[in-house]
Amino acid sequence: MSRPEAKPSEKSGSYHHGDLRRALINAARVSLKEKGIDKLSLREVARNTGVSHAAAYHHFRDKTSLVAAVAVTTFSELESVMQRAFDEQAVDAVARLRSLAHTYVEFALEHPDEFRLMFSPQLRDDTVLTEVEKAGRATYVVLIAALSVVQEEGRLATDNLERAAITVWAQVHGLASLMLDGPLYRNAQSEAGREALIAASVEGLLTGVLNE
Amino acid sequence: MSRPEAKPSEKSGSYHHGDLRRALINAARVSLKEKGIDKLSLREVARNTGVSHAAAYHHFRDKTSLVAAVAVTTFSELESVMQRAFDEQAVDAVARLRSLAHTYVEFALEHPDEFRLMFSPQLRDDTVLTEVEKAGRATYVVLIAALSVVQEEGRLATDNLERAAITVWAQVHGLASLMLDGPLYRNAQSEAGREALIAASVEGLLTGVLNE
DNA sequence: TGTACATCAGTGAACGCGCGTTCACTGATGTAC
DNA sequence: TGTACATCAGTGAACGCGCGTTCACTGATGTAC
Repeated sequence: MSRPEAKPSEKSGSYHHGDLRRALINAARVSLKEKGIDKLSLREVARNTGVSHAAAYHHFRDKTSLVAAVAVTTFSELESVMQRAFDEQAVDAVARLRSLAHTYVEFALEHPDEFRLMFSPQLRDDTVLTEVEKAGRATYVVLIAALSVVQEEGRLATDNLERAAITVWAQVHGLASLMLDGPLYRNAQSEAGREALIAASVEGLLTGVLNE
Repeated sequence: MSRPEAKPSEKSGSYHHGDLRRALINAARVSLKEKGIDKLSLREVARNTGVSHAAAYHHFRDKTSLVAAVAVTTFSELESVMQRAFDEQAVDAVARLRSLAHTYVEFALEHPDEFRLMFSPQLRDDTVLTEVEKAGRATYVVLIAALSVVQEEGRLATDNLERAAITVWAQVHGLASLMLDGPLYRNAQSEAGREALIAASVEGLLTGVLNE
């Protein structure tokens, strides 16, 4: 019944929680992993945090607002994972871009329901749209940065950076979606299958479909 | 209260419905348009068909099975729309491929919640996975056909048809997703914005990100 | 052609469920003097 | 340092809701003879 997860940050044993907001977001992410996005409920999240569900309303206007906070958190994590992939891969700009693309898809496969949540239609609601967009844009910036290095090295096929960025994002996002919830689902069940799909898709993206 | 939608196909005024299965699928699609995928309920679908909700269980094992039937129907519609786009556009193989890509994205934008449903995680359930996969594969075949014509004309950048197909599908699917539920949402609010995004993405796809 | 009967496709009531949200409340905390 | 008090962050009960699913049933339909 009582979970030990109510970690009272500074003052131990305190009545007040310390950082319930963050704790709820974390519990929501755990719940996503365990039950999936369809089963995500504010009540269960509160339950797993060891707190009454009414308490959540001191930190979030409503359920959508909690979901938005989870999305923002996850976007920011994706951003830093991508930034790290970009920084660590130092061979050349193209290798860095490739690494970024792989990282995006792998992130989605490792956190399927968090990924689904980040792109859930309910986040297009006016009350949260702005903050979620901001988080998405920060992730986009990493991609743009990687592409402009490619451009500086004169390897970009177009001078339209925006266009290249859209193409890359659509490609990795589409591949991840098709592997998680689409016709590539079965092919993505084995590690080898996943690798092959990602490699094929990324090479196809970089090379293009047509010749000359 | 009582809707006139219970159309008794052959025998008018008959007690039995005639084709309740099809009527339920259609009602589900209307409901998707009106309320969105989050609000889709078997009870409401039955209500809008003018039938008790228990009646639906004579045609579908459970709600997932109804959802799967909707997905299959919509896949088949997408397939025929794509086939038509391919047939009508006769300039050359590349123009046909381009037309196919545009059609996919436009279909998604015109039927957002049906599109979301076709790729809903709940369809990965064992009881329906096989039939949904089959429907998806039929759509895939149209794409493969278009690509092999491009290949015959010697315009394909790779001899790996599979790879090209995955790249194309991932691209159009990803773009549609980002426009419906992702960071391209705002850019996709105007007709001009939509056109620009689709054109950019498709050109980027055909050309590739890197030069030479 | 008429009749008996099995089967089929509906009905309506009920079960049990968990959800999001609100409310009046209370105990803990921090602060002004 | 001690005390009064406002504010804050919890609690627990309640509201109302619609959902998926099951059940015993009944009227309609099609078929064998």
